[in-house]
Amino acid sequence: MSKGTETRNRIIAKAAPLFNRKGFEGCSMQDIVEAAGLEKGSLYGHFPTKEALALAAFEYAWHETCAVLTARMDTVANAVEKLKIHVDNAVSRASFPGGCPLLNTITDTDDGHPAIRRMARDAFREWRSLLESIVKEGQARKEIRADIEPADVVALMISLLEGAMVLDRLEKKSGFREKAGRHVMSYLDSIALPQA
Amino acid sequence: MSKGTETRNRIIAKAAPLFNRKGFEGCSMQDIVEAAGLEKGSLYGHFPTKEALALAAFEYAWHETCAVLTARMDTVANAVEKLKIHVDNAVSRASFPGGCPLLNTITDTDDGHPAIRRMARDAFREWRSLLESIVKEGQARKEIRADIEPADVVALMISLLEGAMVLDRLEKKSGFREKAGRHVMSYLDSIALPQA
Amino acid sequence: MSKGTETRNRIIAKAAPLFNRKGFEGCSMQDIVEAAGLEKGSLYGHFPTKEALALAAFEYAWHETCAVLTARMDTVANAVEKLKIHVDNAVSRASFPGGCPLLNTITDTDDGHPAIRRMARDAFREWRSLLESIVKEGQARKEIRADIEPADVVALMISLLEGAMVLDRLEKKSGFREKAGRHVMSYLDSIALPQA
Amino acid sequence: MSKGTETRNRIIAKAAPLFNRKGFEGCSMQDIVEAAGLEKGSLYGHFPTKEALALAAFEYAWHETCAVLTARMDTVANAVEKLKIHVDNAVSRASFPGGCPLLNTITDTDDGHPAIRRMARDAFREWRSLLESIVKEGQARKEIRADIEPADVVALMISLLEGAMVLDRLEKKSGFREKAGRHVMSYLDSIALPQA
DNA sequence: ACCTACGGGACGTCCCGTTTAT
DNA sequence: ATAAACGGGACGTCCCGTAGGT
Repeated sequence: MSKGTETRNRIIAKAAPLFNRKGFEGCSMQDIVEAAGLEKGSLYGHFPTKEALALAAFEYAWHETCAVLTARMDTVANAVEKLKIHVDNAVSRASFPGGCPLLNTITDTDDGHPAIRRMARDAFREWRSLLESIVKEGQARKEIRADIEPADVVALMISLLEGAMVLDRLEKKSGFREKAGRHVMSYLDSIALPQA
Repeated sequence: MSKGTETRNRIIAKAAPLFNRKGFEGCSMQDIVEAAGLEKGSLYGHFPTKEALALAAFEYAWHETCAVLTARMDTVANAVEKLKIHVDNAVSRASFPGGCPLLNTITDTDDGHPAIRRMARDAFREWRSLLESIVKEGQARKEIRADIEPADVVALMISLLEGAMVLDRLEKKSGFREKAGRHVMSYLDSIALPQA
Repeated sequence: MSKGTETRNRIIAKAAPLFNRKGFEGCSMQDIVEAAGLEKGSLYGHFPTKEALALAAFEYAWHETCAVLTARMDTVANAVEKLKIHVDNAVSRASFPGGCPLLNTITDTDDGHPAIRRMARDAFREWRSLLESIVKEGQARKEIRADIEPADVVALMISLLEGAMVLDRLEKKSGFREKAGRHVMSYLDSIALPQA
Repeated sequence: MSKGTETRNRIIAKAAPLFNRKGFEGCSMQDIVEAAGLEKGSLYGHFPTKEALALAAFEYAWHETCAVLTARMDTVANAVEKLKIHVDNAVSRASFPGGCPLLNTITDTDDGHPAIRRMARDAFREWRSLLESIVKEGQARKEIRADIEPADVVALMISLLEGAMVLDRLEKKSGFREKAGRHVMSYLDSIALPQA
């Protein structure tokens, strides 16, 4: 890997948590160069603008988060089991500094920065598609009740998990994430079909 | 109401949506001055600092939101009915510009601005207390199953509704709020005791 | 005088020698704010751009220089005497830091900055007009030979004095200015008519 | 001539007019690179620093100018004739892009860049020496009046010509150079001794 | 009480001269 | 010999907050 790419990656890796914690406006280029250990002018060669850097940072943060969320899912075949692992990852393992990059980016770019917002929306759609396809596969394989609307399952999972993750940051010991996890787990049980 | 108080209220009413939409850093005093139709100097006659204004703005925004959320709840006696009205308010009526002030403030002040954060946390606690006391009353009056942990009910309601409200802003037609509402409603039915 | 005007004047007075010495490109806004004892942002209210400041600075520098060049000229009536005082001022008294602002500005803005260049050209024309009118008055009053072309007198005076002033900066002891002064003096004598 | 030397010469030939027109600070390495048709890295293979390039550029520009100024001077033997040819060259033939490199460099390096300034001063001294030796030879050969101070003749010539050249750039049609030339010519006549 | 004007400071973008890798 | 990378700094702009002025 070339030196420039290395530096670029370092910048992104250092910038992503900052953007995620402080938001686009709340995070200055100065903060980033200090975190990355280089000087202001050096950024220009790698990212022409702050928005370009924020885009790359979100991409990185979401990629990292997705890796955690989807980990170990392919170790099981059953759709419900897959989803449970996903939930467990979200509840117990996901911990990008500053909270869920997707949710943070949505609230941060509510006004302005359409390019970043678009990227967040795409990430969101991918996430939904992934879960939906698992649900559908499960239905095809008689693991999940056929009368269930896949979109409803996905909506519950994502909404509840995201909401709990945000609120958990306000009160560290409230245990919202665990509660959300338990609720989803029992919901998944309620839509599962008994396997032979 | 004196002229000064009137002006002060106008400032707050104009500032609150701005702060809610753009965040603390993303919203300049200039923006507020323009929205409120006065000049910079006057603003500082009413609020000594930007943070003081943001505090008042959040207080206002949350007060407005609470009014919507709790509307019509005292028209019924049954606890489950009360909660259902609450959910319906959240799903169909709550619409402060920029989304839920509580969630926005949490994510916005994740880093820095502890005073605002504290106020958000207090608001959050009040909300939880309100709902918890309704659940407990319901249990006392045999309207809700006694084996249910009140905190779990509240956690589900708030987490799911907040999560859905955020995601709804990304995809206008996804209907996350409605889905979340339906889920909570059926959950409430599942914990309700049949009434004589 | 208002506080703002005072500050503005201080900025100009400090900026003019810097621009004159280091040229437009060689002089940074940072240099100026340091010299003027204020901060970067404060300049914005007084001068929207570096060029605007440079314009004001040249105007000031040239005004100061003109005051020196024309001093004591009205103490005598005879045109030749007037011109001799002018030459003496240029040789012995003119000393704006960095040399003649007119010549410096001409060479500095040879490429680009047409607004500044225009101002320099106007200053130059005024200077020529002043001297020409003195020569013409002298001819009208029979103090200067009628066969002399006024423009030639002015051209000699200005060219020689400016040239000498530049070269004097290279070699401090070369005495170019004094030599130039002596030459012009004797030339003026040669075109003077004997007075009754 | 080797390929490297050829490139080096091309760089100098392209850089010299740029430096002369825009000054040291006003002229970027990027400008030079573009004019010379090569890449930035290559430039630094030939010149270790911008100042080194500027030195070479001045040397070139002055060499070119001197060649024009001294042209045809050896076609006559008489000192006054020699000087007149010199003046004619300065008035009618000298035209390095951006004006006289000597004067431009003096004003440009008034503050900073002592190495370049030293080179300009040396060039200036050479010029003076050349003219002074011609005057002295003329006096030795009874072509020029013995009571004339050679330094005075040189000072007049150089000061007047340089001054006129600068001012000519402000007003193209003012004809300062021609006027200066005529004045010097008649001055030279006035110090010439009649030849047998 | 309102508002213009000023203060200090930071920020984003961009460019520059130079060096290091290739 | 090319090109990317780097440190540094410049310019212009905005911002928050304070005074002076009406």
